[in-house]
Amino acid sequence: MEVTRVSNKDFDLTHTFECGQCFRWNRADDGSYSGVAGSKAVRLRQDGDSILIENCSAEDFDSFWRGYLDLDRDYGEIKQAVSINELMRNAVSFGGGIRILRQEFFETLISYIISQNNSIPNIKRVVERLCSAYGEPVMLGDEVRYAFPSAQRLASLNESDFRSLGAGFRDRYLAGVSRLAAEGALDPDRLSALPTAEARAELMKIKGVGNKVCDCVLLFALGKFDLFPTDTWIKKVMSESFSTDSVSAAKNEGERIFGQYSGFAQQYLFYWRRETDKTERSKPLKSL
DNA sequence: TTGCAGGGGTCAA
DNA sequence: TTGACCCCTGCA
Repeated sequence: MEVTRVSNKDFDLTHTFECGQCFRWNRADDGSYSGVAGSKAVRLRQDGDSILIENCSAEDFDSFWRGYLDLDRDYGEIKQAVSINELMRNAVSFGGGIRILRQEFFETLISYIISQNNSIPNIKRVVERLCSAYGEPVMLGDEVRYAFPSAQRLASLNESDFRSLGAGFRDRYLAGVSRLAAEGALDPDRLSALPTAEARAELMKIKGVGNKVCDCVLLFALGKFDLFPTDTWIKKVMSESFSTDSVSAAKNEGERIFGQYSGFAQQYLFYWRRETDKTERSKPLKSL
């Protein structure tokens, strides 16, 4: 199996894959992560400041993984720019190896529609079922994995097909958006070239796409880094530290403060707040 | 074992 | 602005 090595001090597999941006990367017992992106399956291993990419030729790396892993961006500069106070310095120091993956548009749209009012393990389960039922097989060594299905393939399904995968009430949204994408009504290149506000207005017209899902798709698939997707965790951290009192106030304040770096700041904050909350909860209760 | 609340939201009233 | 929503999980 071909292996490519990447050296980058601002890249940590755990930070990048556990910060909540993606749903198709899974950690193995040895700490490596495997997953499928585009039509390729790889396994990644951390080796100090290097990452080993297994099942990846030099050509695959240059044509795909370099872009997917956002390796041409200087995260040192970003981290410095968002470290505006004590809180942000903590968040950046906690998740300093996060990179925002450049994910495929249709996959991101479908995945985030599934994510609404849902938990991460369940989202991953439904997405995985969708891929193994309708995606093309991709080999990772001798293991079979499945690529994310095309819009054309998913457009041929009806609502009950989505429901039987566990998508629940999101079934009609998924069927609708698959048809729109298959008809070519959602061209990622065109949307990506639009100013953020215009691209946002277009995506918001889709049934099943509200503020949060829309911002995540624009950030994670179309590189609109000036957005600050605001969910319950971000609302919490913003109200604790920036005294905002609503989801919309948190989003506006985040975008005002962080500007072109809003999306990065959001990821550092989200990962830091969520992981520290987990740690708090797992602490044994003090006996009285 | 059973019941209930709530989860990285969105829609419709 | 508020409640319902499919499914799964954690907890009492």
